[in-house]
Amino acid sequence: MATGRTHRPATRSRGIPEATVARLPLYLRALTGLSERSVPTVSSEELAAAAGVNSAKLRKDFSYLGSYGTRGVGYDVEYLVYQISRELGLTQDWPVVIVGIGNLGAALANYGGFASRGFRVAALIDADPAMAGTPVAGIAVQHSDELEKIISDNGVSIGVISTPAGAAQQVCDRLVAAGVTSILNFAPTVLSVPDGVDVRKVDLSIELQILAFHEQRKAGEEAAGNNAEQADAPPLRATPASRKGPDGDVPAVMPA
Amino acid sequence: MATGRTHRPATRSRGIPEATVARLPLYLRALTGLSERSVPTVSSEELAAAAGVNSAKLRKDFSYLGSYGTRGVGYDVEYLVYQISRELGLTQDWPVVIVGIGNLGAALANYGGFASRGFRVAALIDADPAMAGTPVAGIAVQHSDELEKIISDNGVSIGVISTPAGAAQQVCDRLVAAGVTSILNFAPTVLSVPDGVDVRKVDLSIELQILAFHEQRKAGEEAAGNNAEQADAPPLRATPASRKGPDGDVPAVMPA
DNA sequence: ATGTCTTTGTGAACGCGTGCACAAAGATGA
DNA sequence: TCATCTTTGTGCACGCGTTCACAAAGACAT
Repeated sequence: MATGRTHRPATRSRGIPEATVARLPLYLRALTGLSERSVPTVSSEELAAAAGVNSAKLRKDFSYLGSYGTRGVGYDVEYLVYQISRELGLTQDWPVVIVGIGNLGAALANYGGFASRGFRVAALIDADPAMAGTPVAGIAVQHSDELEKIISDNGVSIGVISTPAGAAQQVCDRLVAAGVTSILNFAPTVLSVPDGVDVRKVDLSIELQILAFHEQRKAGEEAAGNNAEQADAPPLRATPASRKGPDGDVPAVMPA
Repeated sequence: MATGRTHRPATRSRGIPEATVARLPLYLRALTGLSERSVPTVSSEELAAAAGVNSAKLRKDFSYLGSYGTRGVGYDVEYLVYQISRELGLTQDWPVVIVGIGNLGAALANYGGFASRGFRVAALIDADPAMAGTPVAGIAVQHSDELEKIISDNGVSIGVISTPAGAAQQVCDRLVAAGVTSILNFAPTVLSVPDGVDVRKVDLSIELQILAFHEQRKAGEEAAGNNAEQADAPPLRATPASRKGPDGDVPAVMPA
C-alpha cells in the first residue's frame, strides 16, 4: 500500500480500529466482485483469500461492525456489501474537487474508480488561466479564483491536491478555509492542517524508495551468502556509481 | 498516506523496523531541502518538525542506523543525507519499467520525483500495438511483446504496474518470471506473488473511502451534538440518496 | 428431536511501534 | 581545568494490531 497515515491521535472512531477501517474497502471490493458473479454467501476463509488477508483478522474486523455472519454458513454477500458501504459512508454522495490539473490531475479525473462508489468529481481546478474552460474527462477546468465559491456552492468536504509541491500548502490552506475537512495529498510535501482536518498522502517517490531498500537488502543478503563476512559491510553488487546529485552529493563528509 | 502495506512476514530487515524504513524517505526529503538552503546542522527537534513527526521517534529511527549525531549540536545535514541515501539504496541506479501507459502511466512517466533520486525509467510498455513508438515523456513506448527482453537487457528489478485491473495479475506474473522482484501496483487488485517478491500498492479508491469514513463520522458526531440520543443511530445528515449501483444495490437484505 | 458438522465470534497471548523521561556525552565559556 | 548547558541516544512502559485456538451457534441430516 502506498499510503501514508497522518496524525491520528488515538481517536478510535466509534470503536472501529483504524487498521480495520483501512481494510474495509478491500473487503468491499472483493465482495463486489462476488456480487457481480451472483455468489449468494461467502465464508470468512474464502473472502479473506480474495482480499489477501488472514481469515481470523477478517472475522475480527467484521466483529467490530456487528454480527453479520451465520455460523456454519458464512456471510450474505449482498447484505455485507450494504453494511460495509454504509459504515464507510458510501451510501451518500461525496462531491470531490481536484486541484492541480497536470498529468496526474488529469489521470485522476479520468480514473473510473472515482465515480464508481459515491464519489463525484464536482470540479477540476487549476491555477493556469490558459487551462480554464478546457475540458478534461468531460469536465471544464475552472480557475483557482473560483475555488472558494465552488467548495461552498457544492458543499464539498473532500479535496484532492495534485499540484506541484510548492503550491500544495497554499492550496491546502484555501481548501480548509473554504470548508474542506478531508484532503488527499499527492504533492510531495508535509501539509500542516488544523485539528479536525484529515490528511492522507500518496507519495510515489516514497514507495519507490521503500522498494529500493528491500531490493538492496535482497542483493546484500545474496552477496553475503557468497562472502563469508557479516552482512554489515556495504553491499558489493554493481557499481556504487557515485551519484552526482544537483546539490553536491559528495562521497561523504565525516561529521566534526 | 495512500499506501498499502502488503505481507511482510515479521522479517525485520537487518534490524531496521519496517515503520522506520517507511519514514526514512520523509527525513531524506526534509534534509534535502535543508541541504539546498545550505543549512549545515539540524537538531532532532527541527528536523522532526520539518518531517511532521515526533522528535523522539526520529531519534529512535536514526539510532537504528547508527550514532550519527553530535550531542549538544545535532546532526550534520550532508552526512545524514548520505547515510540515509546509502541505507535506502539510493546511491545506486535503479532502472524501472512502467507497464500500462494510460493516463496514469503517462503521469508517472512525467513525474519528476521519479528520476530525481536514483530511479531511471528504463522503458514504457503498453499492450496496445498502436501506442508502440509513441513518445511519452521523451521515451518511446514499446509493445508488451518486448517485456521479457527489456527486463533482461536492462537488469530491471523494479516494475510499476498501471494497467487496468484485469491485466494486472498477468503483467505481474510476466514481470516476476522475467526477474523483477519488487512491484509497485496502481491497479485496484490484490496481486499474488511468490515469496521473495515485494509488492506495494497505491490505491486511490481506498484512500478516498477511508476519508469518507472519517468525514461521515465527523458529520455524525456533529449531529449527535444537536440531538440528545446516542451516536449509535445512523447519521441524519443530508439525504441518504439510496445509491442505485450497477449491480442492484437494494436498500438492505436481512440475512436469513 | 437429536446428533453431527461447519463456521463464526472472541478471549487471551504476543509482538511491534510510540512516546516519555532521563542519563550520558560533548560543546562552549569562564 | 571545571562548570554549565544543550541535545542525543535509549530504557521502559503502554497501547494497538495480529494471530491462535476454542467455545458457542446454527444448519442439516437422520
